[in-house]
Amino acid sequence: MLTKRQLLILKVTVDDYIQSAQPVGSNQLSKKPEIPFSPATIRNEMAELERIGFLEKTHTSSGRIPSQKGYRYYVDYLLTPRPLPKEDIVQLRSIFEERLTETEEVIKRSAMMLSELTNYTSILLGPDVRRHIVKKLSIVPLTSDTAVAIIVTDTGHVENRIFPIPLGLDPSDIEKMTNILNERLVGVSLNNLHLRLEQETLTVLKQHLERYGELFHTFRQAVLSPHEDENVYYGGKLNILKQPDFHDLQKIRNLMDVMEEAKHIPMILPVGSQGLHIRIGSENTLTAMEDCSVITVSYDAGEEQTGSIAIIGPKRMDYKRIVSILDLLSGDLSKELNRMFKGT
Amino acid sequence: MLTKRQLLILKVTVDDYIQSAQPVGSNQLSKKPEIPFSPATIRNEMAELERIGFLEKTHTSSGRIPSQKGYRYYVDYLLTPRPLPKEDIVQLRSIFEERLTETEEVIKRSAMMLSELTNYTSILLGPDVRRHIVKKLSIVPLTSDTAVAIIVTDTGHVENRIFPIPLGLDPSDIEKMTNILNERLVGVSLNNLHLRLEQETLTVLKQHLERYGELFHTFRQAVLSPHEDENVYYGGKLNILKQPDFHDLQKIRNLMDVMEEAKHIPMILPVGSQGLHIRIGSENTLTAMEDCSVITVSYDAGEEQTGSIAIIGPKRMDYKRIVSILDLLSGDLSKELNRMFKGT
DNA sequence: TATTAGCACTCGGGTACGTAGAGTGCTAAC
DNA sequence: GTTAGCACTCTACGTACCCGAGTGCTAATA
Repeated sequence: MLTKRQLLILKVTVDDYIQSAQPVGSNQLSKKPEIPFSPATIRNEMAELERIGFLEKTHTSSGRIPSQKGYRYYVDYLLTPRPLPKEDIVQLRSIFEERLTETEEVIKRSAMMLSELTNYTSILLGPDVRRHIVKKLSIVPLTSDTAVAIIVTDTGHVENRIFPIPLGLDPSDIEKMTNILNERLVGVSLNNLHLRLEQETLTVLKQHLERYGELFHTFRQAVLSPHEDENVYYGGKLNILKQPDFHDLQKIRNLMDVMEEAKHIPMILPVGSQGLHIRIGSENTLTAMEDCSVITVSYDAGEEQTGSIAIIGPKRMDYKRIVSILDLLSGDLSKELNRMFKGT
Repeated sequence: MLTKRQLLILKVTVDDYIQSAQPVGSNQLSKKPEIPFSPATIRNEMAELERIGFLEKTHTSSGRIPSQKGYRYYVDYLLTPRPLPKEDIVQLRSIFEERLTETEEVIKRSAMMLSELTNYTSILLGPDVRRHIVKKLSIVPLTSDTAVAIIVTDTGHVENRIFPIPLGLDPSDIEKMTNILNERLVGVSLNNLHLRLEQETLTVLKQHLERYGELFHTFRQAVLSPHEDENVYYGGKLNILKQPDFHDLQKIRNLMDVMEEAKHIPMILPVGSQGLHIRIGSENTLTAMEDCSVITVSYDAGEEQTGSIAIIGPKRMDYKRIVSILDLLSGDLSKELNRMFKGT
């Protein structure tokens, strides 16, 4: 479809615009060593590229900027993933040199490192807690009428919730209940906890505990209400403010709002999908993000769990670099997390 | 020092500027019903107030705005705390109607409510975790070489940390250690934990456990490294963007940066001090906040613990309203938290 | 004597205008 | 097929101008 020359001009135009944030003119382009054509030729080709819909003008006599379609073509066909500079690799891998013991810590550090390395905003989603498996349950009485329920999972994740207990309850009852719960629920995933709780566990409890009713009810409620957004980690939330593309305060507000709001996270980070994805401008579902591009990638968090990473930047994002960084990190992160769970 | 008329003019000028964000002129003021003087008189008085240093001009022929000193005087002597509108009180108190079981939840909700009610940014600091008292300790082995240490405090707060354990350790040793730790450390505040750990507890462990060394060492390290900023809660981080006073993106960046950075929190929220404090402009220690005012107040979180609340807004902040809101909330919050711990 | 009306002056913000520079499209020459 | 040349367009920027809201000062007034 496109001639070789058109491809070259498109590529160089996008590259230049990504780098400079200024509309690209024919004269400017003709001065580049990789472009051996005269400005006039370039103008002709640019006019054609505009007709096809890959380039746009900001006004009648301005240089060209890539259109959304242009970015899409660039990303799909013209992206030559240049290897990362060594110092970036070293810096990125420094995350794993601290030998952190907790998954959360590693993911948190990764989020920070990503934002630092890219100057964009990063969002990391940890592996789904609900698929973790119960390792131990305990109930610790706090006052005469409250206790805290603690669930430890196989990954070392600890969930805890305070719940009310009936007044005048015998401490031995709590112990009894704890024992029964442990017998019945260890090995069950958090996901299946409520099912199990209501089925067999309940009947067993009935047999052994007189006043199981109230205690069980409140315990169940406490354990099942999830703490949301617990495993979403951000890096460089303020990096948007660095981008010259964003100057409209209202838009910045909307964007930051959307990013922090937990309920929008699934729209930004498609939980199920594997591999690397790039969404450009209005390809994003959220209108607040129509001026952004989002690159997402999944990683393997051990135990058949996956997490995901998103980098959010302007459409004029350094795709080449970000893709390289995400490729590297997703691989390294998978390796590290698997190493951490190796002993399970 | 100041005549009655000067006081009136100063007060009305500040009030008007707080409300309109526009420099206040003599004509404008003379139209207000509470001001029975001619513009010329007002001009004379304003000139005097400027000479004293309470008012400023933005340029030679502009209206006046309050100087830092002017705000200070206003806050110290002219603030007539108008009672809050009923609907605000109702809204504020709705926090406590949900009967939340956890301190953290209540504080988190308060932060959100504050930002909503004030349109400024709120920061709430929970009571100092390190003064909580150990209620129970447990160690749950995860893999052959890692375990998770869990500390439950009297407030129902749960601290947990993963730490490596020596390979080939007997499970009974862990149990033994857990028992000893519980015997020796329950009732000790987190603050004093490291002291106790190193003194008597260590000697007891030595007696009962053969390979106590490695296990104890890593456990100690894990338990003592604090998870920072764990009890800082924000509300309305983005509200700064709503303020017409902030338009310089660079300043906004600096400000947001400073607010999020954990290490600056002590500078914003003076941890020790009691009661309500107002810091205006450069009275703040952080230069990034020289265009802000911060109102802080402490609250009583039960068990002789205190937390603090800060509202961060422009110098042109609605002091009257914020002071009323903080007064009310700090009282209510204290009551609620004390109620929650009543049974201890 | 304290207050006020009147007046000349100042400054920011908006609009109009002119110019320089970078860019375009088109045509004709190479 | 490519390019030089040219007329045209639009932005950015600087200057000029005016309007309105404000000030300070002086002189008149209650």
